[in-house]
Amino acid sequence: MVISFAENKLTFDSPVTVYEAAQAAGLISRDVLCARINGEVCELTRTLDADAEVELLTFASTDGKKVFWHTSSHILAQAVKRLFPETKLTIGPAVDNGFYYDFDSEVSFTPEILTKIEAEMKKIVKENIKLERYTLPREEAVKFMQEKGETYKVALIARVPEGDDISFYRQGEFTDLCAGPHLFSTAAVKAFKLTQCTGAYWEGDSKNKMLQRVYGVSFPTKDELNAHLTMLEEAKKRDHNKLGRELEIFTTVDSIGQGLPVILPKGVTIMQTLQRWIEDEETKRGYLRTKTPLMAKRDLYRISGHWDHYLDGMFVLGDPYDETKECFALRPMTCPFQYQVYLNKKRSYRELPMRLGETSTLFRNEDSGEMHGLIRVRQFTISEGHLVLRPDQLEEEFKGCLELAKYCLGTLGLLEDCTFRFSQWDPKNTAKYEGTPEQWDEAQGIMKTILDNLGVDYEIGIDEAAFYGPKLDIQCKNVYGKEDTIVTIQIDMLLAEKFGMYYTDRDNQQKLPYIIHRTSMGCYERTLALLIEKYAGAFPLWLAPVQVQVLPISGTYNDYAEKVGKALSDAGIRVDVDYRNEKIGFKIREAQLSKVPYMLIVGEKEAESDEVSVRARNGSTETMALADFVAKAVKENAEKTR
RNA sequence: GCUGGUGUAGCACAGUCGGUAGUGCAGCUGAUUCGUAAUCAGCAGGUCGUGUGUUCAAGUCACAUCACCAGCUCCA
Repeated sequence: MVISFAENKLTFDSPVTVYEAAQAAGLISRDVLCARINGEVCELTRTLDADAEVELLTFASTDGKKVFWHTSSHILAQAVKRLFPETKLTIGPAVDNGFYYDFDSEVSFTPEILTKIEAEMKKIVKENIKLERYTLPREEAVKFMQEKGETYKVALIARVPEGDDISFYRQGEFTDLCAGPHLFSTAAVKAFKLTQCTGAYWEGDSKNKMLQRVYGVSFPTKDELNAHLTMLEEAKKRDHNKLGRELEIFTTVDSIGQGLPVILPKGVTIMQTLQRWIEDEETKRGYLRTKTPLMAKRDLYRISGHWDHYLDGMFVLGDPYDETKECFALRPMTCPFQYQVYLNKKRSYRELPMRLGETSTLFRNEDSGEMHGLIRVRQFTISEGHLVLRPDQLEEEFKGCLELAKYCLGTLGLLEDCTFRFSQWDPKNTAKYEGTPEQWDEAQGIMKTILDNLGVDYEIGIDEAAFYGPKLDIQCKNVYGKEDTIVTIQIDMLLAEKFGMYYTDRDNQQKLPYIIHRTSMGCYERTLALLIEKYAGAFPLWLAPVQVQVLPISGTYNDYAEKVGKALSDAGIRVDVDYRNEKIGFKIREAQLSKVPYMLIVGEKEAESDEVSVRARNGSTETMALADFVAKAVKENAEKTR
């Protein structure tokens, strides 16, 4: 048989392990963790008995990292079992930035206990324990885990499909049910840290018991671990929840309540800039603007279905269960309000597509643990829109929505951090969804065709759809790597019928339109949060709350500074003049910390020659004529330069 | 909502074995009028998240509660 390591091909007469083959090829080094054989990732101890394409994987590869972290999670579990034998094991996978293991234990894993677990893990690494894979027939596997009292593992075995191997990994006295693959030995995990212990529900279901999830991260070397931990510290500095407060963009007040941030003047400047820009852009693209009430009687939400699906999440004014009295609720979405604009009169096919846009404030009574800075709040404002369409217009209009969203996120600089998710229904979750399987197949089929035609690179999210239809969600990662939806485009095949939104077609028949629900730049609060993190508060000029700060060297030059300020503000630039009687170094320091894009230092020289000394955020300086700087700032502002 | 952690001045933090609260920055007042990241001096600011308990005595110990943070669950 022939074993190929890229162009390096070796012939063997009898079966060999990957390790032996690689060694024969002179490719084994300390860095090699596992291998990909004909596309499948597996351990170095795997025996090869036929021709194979082999790629050796190191920590540099994603799959190599996953294997490394997966074995790290087994080391964690082994340490926990040594220290707390009563603990029951559940699952312990590798994730994007490390690994975790979920335990069911009476002992609460406090930070002190995590330190003890780390010490035990260190021992296990030192012991250089080999990992051995073996399989058992189903009955024996169940019996084995039952005898160990690992009830969760017994449940997991039941989930392995018939015909698949039920594999185990043994490392010393510790054995875990696991599909693998794994490292050759525990010795490779030289540097690791248990980062936190939190709760997590068994099977991810909040009705189930809450387990203890220990998170960790590990690396082949101490230096890499330290670099990673430093990187996390740096990320913390960009956290919008901290930076946004320091930069006076927003604040929160206990007596106002959770999830109700107060947006400070600098934050409002940014939001207003975003809003004016996107409203104008939508108008250019044929949107009609609407303004609809912030609340409605429960009757409206009953028609749409939101009353049944989301009553708990609504702020209700009055007793929702008293049918003898009027009952209102603050709006959690815009759809049924904006539909009334369409329903205002009888519509012809000629009027479609009708594109409606609204800067819409919504209210959702999120559970107390859900709020986070500006990312998840109870009152927020969204660049909302609904398009009412004939079936033949669906693809073109969907494309238009996607183009607008991409233009918007691209201009903001966020698109490069975004991924696309095609959010589909889960036919098993009947409580959540309305409509027939046929309707869902149709809507999802259409959406798939559109996305494929547009060449959108998407992941599929099962059970992520809205109750009325599938969505394309544009997901953006925050500074900690946690993902949130920033923009959504949804195809709705149900609500038009509920609201009786017909149009008269060319053939004089009353027909139901499709509706697209969409945002262009999402929710202003969330987008602002992501912008703060993206730019670490150093916003592009067009978004900066203060675009130019004028710093007179001393009070003697305040008059000239005022003239400079007026020239800029007349040109539409947001400018602030620092008239305080402070040393210039102090003023520069403060301006620098506020991350203003440009400082203009003006003193005797500049006043005499009508010039400004321009200090950019990066510290570079340049003297130029005042008029030239005004032109430069105006240009940069208009072009939304990043 | 669940699990864990954290709450001391506007912000960042110190406060030992339980003995009635401190530093820096910010703020205010005065002096300084200055050339590219911090001028000097003085003043003021706190029911130590809140409540109950233990104690001669609680920022410190116990219990409860609230808020914040992380994760889970949820997100029309």
